[in-house]
Amino acid sequence: MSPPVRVRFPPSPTGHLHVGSARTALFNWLFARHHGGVYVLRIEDTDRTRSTEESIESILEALRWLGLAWDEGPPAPGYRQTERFEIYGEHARRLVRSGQAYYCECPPEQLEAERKIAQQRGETFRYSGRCRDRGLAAGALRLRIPAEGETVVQDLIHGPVTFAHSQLDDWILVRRDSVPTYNFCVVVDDVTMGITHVIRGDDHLSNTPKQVLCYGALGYALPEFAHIPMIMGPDRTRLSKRHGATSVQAFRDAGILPEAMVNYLARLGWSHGDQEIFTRAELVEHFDLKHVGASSAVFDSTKLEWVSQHWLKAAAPARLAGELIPFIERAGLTPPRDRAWLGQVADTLRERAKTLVDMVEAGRFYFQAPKSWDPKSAATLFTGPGAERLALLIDRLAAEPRFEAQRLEALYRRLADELGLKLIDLAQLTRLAVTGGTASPPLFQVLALLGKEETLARLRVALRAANPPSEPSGADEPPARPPRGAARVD
RNA sequence: GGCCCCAUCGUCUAGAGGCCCAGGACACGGCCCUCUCAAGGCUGAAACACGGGUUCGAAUCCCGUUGGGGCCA
Repeated sequence: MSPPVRVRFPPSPTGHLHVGSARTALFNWLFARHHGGVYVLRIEDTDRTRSTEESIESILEALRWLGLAWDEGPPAPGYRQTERFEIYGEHARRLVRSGQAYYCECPPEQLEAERKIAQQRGETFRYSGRCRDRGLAAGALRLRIPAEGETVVQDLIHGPVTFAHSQLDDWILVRRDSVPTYNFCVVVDDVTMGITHVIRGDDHLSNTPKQVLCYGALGYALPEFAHIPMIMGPDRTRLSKRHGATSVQAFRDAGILPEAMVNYLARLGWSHGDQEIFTRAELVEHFDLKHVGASSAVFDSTKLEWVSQHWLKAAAPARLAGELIPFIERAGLTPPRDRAWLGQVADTLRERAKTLVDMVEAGRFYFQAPKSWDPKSAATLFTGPGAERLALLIDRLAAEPRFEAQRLEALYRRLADELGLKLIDLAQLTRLAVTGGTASPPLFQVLALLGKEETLARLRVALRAANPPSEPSGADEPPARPPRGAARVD
């Protein structure tokens, strides 16, 4: 049987986790889980000037949030490149000893000049090989690459990709300052960590033949390669900050549920027939490299929002209540203590929200009495007849012993009948008074959740605005009242 | 500039020679439902980049062009 699958995700800690990287991590994780293999996290922090501890923490946090826990990796020792210099050194020495690598002391300026000339002549720059056989003992270490022939990368997504050796040069394994290069570290790490499948962005495809040659020089067997296409912005250029939010935490902060993010990312570049919605278990069950497309995909935040809403609608109310709390706080509101009540509130909100942020926005009135009413609607609804209806409503509602949606609806229908009105005439009037706007969750559910006391209080405030005691004035300035969310504890 | 990759509705994609005058989803339009807004249901418009081959037959295979992306600094 084939050896157990081992894959890795190797972020450079130079910022937040980018959605493109997140998707690469996800594909690796799914592949590992699907095959019952191991998913390794490795920190590629050789670039000491750009790598930071904060970035590492941020990336780990994003991965945890996505639920992409690693089987091996930090904080265990040996999973950061800066801890592995000795291993790179050993491998470099081995290559020197076997004659596969040699030192080069050509000055960078000269190399740069040669590069320019090659480019002017429309050729690929290839190191001249001046130091190849000089038997130097110091300088930059280069890998000896055969001048003739070609290297074929067998890619699981792209098939065989051929590179002529004439296009490759004796690339540098270790710089003159003895810092190993990216391509060298990757090879050594992947080999020593027993990686069986290298699943990464196809921006690395061009580097792969160099790496393949290095595996060969070291006498190691090759892993399988799968180069997944990159994620683009709407303008078809590589997705970056220019396109707006691209870090995983930005989406978390925007109120996207992790299962939605995972679902969306999985479908970006991978498919399983016509299925759009996947639970994590379904993803693990169906994921395969074979159905990862070869062409790049444009990140579509509109579709992400659709997926997001789907998972909002699928989440248990209690869970939603918990998720909502930090967003309520961030909106400057006071989260209610009553979680069950908040769960019911969330239940009325999720059908009309794409994100948790939307839910709070659409449901402000649950936590705070309206500070003003939509002026246009107030002008047409808070009129003389409006005031009469409001007064009637207040009387009837005050006499209602059980504030339940069904009973309230019946009450409203009865009153509308009596007055020869349509339900909507009473409903919109009430909605404006109670929520400040003309769009909200089903009115009777709203009233039931707000409770009798609060409902009546808001209606009375509206009544005063519609029927000013002395002279008529602006309708959209209710007197200040304490926010209801704070009042409604337990 | 050289090399490499990619190319189906606006977007994500199904499609591995006949099942496709191309299916699904998001977004968009219409209708229904309806206390508002949504959600939901039904429905409409919308694509095989272009040109050559191969084949009885091509979205599917080959070549070229064009376009986009990546690597090399």
